[in-house]
Amino acid sequence: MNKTPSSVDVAKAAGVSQSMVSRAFTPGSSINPDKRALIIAKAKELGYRPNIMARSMITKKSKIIGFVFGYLENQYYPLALEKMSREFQAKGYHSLMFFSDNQSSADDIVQEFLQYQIDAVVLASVSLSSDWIDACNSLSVPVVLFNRAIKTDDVTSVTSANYEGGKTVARYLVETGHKRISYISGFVESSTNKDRERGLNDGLEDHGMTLFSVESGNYDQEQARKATLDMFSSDKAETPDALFVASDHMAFSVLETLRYELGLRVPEDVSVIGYDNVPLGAAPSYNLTTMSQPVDDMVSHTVNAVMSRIAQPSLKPERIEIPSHLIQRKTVKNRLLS
Amino acid sequence: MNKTPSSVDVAKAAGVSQSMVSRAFTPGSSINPDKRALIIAKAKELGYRPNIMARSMITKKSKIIGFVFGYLENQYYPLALEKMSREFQAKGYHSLMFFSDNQSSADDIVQEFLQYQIDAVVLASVSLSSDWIDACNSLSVPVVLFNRAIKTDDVTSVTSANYEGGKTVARYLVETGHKRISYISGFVESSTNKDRERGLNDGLEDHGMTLFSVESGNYDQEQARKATLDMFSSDKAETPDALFVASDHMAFSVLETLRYELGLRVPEDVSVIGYDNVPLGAAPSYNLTTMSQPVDDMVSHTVNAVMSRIAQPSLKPERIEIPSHLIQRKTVKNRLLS
DNA sequence: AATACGCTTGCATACGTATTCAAATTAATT
DNA sequence: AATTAATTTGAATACGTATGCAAGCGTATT
Repeated sequence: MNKTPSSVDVAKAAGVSQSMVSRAFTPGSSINPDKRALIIAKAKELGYRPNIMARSMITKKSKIIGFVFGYLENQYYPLALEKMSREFQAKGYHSLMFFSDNQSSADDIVQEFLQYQIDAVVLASVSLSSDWIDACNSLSVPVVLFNRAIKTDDVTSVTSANYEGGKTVARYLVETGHKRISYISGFVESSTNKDRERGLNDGLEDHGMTLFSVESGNYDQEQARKATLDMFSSDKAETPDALFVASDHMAFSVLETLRYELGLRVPEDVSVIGYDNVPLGAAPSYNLTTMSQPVDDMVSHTVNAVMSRIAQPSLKPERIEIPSHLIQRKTVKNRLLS
Repeated sequence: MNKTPSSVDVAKAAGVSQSMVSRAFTPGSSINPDKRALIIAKAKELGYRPNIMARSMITKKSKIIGFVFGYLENQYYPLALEKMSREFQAKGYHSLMFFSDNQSSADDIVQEFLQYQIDAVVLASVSLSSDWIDACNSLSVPVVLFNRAIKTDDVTSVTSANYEGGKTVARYLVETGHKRISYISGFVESSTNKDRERGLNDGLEDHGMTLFSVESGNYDQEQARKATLDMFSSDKAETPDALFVASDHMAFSVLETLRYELGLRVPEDVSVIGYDNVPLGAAPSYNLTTMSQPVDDMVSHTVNAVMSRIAQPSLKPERIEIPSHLIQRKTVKNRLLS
């Protein structure tokens, strides 16, 4: 019989008590180094690894991080997921996936977490209502928002400096001589979107300008296409000379629509600027000017935040903002020259 | 005190034994329907959900599926991941992520699985050696290969009909008058790649032709770029008039390289055909002709395969092949016309 | 009416580990 | 050498659930 060995089997083989085996695998516990080595050796020989399930019953720690995503379409998210998972994996944690849909409530998903004794939750591409925060706070589990934030100060979040990002875009577009600047928004309720839009508006105001028009793309390519078509429909007397699109993902769709459906040239007829700096934006076919949201920084800060509040749950929530900067490529034209 | 309630608490509240509570949550167990309803009601009232960890100690089932990925860069994989996870989620299972790297061996990762009492393993974008199969077979855990296969018949795999796909490509390119057909391969060791290449070769042979040249892109965009540059380097007397690229992901890079680095027109100067039919291929900027690998079919067959061998572990492994078909878009030119 | 049977229920136990507490050993101090 | 302090060790218990077993009860069968 080839049953998976337990700590009792190892104990028997090493001639010690089960307690010793447990201690051998618990860093920093009181045990003779020689014995520990012996036990580890015997364990390896038998192919023993501590059973996380049994362990979690005692410690109430599962070494599992719950990830909630709404979608993985926008390349930014799978890349972030991979990086985060790898970092957690290196620390002995693993990621359990939860995908949200419009059927099941936040509460339902949070209930599912409970069953798995998740050590922490990372909320990523989910359109979160206050339900989420309530549900998570009622849990005693640390929650970190990735690329999302909420007005109230009672949960930790990691975002880029979206407000400043919006302002940067405004200044850049104004300084390159654009007069009719429009915004294709993300999910209107999301903090990320709101902050970018507010930054854009404030930035324009600084230069005595105002937004030409806004439409929602809802972080979706098809809706972004519709928004674009609408902004340039034939019944419009004037059309934008610059489009700020709330994500690269939508910006690609906008570019395609402008070029191949509306027959407009980018950047000659319209400038386009995105947000995220996804790898695809660097492809010559797009060459998208955009605001970077450094994935590596975002991820490492998220991981740190999670780890530190697993270690110390009473830590007060903080709002972490990663600086965002302009990536100049070829979809914005300086209209002051020539 | 707001401790999470246990079955004992619910039992107390409902005036029954803990066993009854357990049975109330165990479908098909012997219990009076009225009592069950009462218990469920009380449980809901207290906010009780069975603790999966404790349950798995008895049942040896964790309701967790282990996913192994090597990368998520190729959009095909995050999309497949999302769909699979959602389907498993609907069945009460959840996905635990494992990312492979070149440091840690297959054995190490398999050992990590063991700790979590995973119910099944899905291997996806991992470049698998026979180590993997050995390691997994030594486990008593069902393994299903997604978009991968191995020569030996001792593990279940779900792939598209790669061999026929390769043949279809050959026939199509020949029938559209191409004379110098080259192949930019994926990871040369992978079954997927081998089958496509073999199909391509056999298909060409059927028409009395032979492959013009081959280079490895290793499923990586940068290596695909290098391969392309090499195939069209100035010291070549003749260059290909058609390129079959083993994945859309690489094909995008190949298109960019041909157009913007080599100044060639696609499809006028060179035809390009990919594999996967990733959403991005439909974007007008690429309009990539490709072989579809229907994600939905692949995913649902994978999920079914997993579920059926969780239910019946003795089931003999099977090799599932999903038909693949040609998606004609704009990167292949019929050279017999005009 | 008496036996058999099927359906419900509670008791007790097992799963594999961490941890408290006291016992036992070793090292340090006088 | 004797006492104290420090370090190791093992026995026992708890975590939250599922399940085999026997007991209870009501209904159907003869």
